[in-house]
Amino acid sequence: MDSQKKKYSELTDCLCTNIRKSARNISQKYNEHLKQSGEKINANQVSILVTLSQIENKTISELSNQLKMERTTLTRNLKILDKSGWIKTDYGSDGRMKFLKLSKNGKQVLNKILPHWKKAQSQTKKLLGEDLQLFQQNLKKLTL
Amino acid sequence: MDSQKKKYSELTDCLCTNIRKSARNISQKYNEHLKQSGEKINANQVSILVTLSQIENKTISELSNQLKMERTTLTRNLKILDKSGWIKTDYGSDGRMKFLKLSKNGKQVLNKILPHWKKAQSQTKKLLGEDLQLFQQNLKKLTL
DNA sequence: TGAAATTATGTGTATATACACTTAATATAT
DNA sequence: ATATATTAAGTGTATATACACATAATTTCA
Repeated sequence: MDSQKKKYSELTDCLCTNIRKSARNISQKYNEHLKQSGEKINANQVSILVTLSQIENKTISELSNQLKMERTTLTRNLKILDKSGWIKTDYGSDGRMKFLKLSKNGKQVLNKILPHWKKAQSQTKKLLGEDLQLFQQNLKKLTL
Repeated sequence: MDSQKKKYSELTDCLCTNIRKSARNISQKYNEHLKQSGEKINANQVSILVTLSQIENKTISELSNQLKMERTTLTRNLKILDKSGWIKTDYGSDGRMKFLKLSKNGKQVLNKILPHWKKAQSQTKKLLGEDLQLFQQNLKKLTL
């Protein structure tokens, strides 16, 4: 091994590199399954819709905290969901805030992709085997 | 719990969602550390340079396989690394192929960011504790 | 040898990501 | 009451991501 290679060998175990690599790979697999639904939707968009399905009338900032997604990133992602008619925006007394929820179409699209998502999920779970629960816990630790 | 919420509660354990969330969060942490180096470089760019430091004269397709990054994504990422002067491209007898390697500037920037990367890595390792090795193994399983 | 298949890479388009900065509304303090 | 601070959200710019399609070089095979 030459000195250059040795010098940076520690960086080949980079957690950031490895988690990004896995995220790319798993995202592609989920998207392939979602494509089978016939809906033009991807895994990231499903994540946002599912989060909205759990607690409605969230503000953008609240949703961004929950998703650990930069607020301005979320703003742009929401624009696309809105264009597709999957979310609805309401306004309250505080003129600065927007409250988000699933639209009827948003609920319908979640129903439609549900079986395809399940296939993707079970296929991915198989890769982890008995380590699944611990892996999920560790992922959670990395979001703090 | 209303039926809507219950219906999609299974999707809140989505591995794809969770791994993407962690990837966003960890990437931001690494980038904060890298910023301290004074170099305009991010974690993704470091990943590519490190991979090149390990085995030089890789083609784009080989590098894309190793990084589990779509080839056309890598092409665009490489363009930015080239603009920064961190990589060098050579050509062989087969006119279709390009061979990539670190430039002198690329090696210098890796040297400069190394201590900052180490801080980010050790901070992230702490979050995982004794689960580190198993977690890395599981990440690897998800890249197959 | 020359047409067809294969291989390596690039481009068009769309979405994802986030930092720096901006804007508008509300809250606070003097 | 009004100037200032804070809060919620949007915009400009740059990079990351990947699918569909295009291009150019090489290989294969009739």
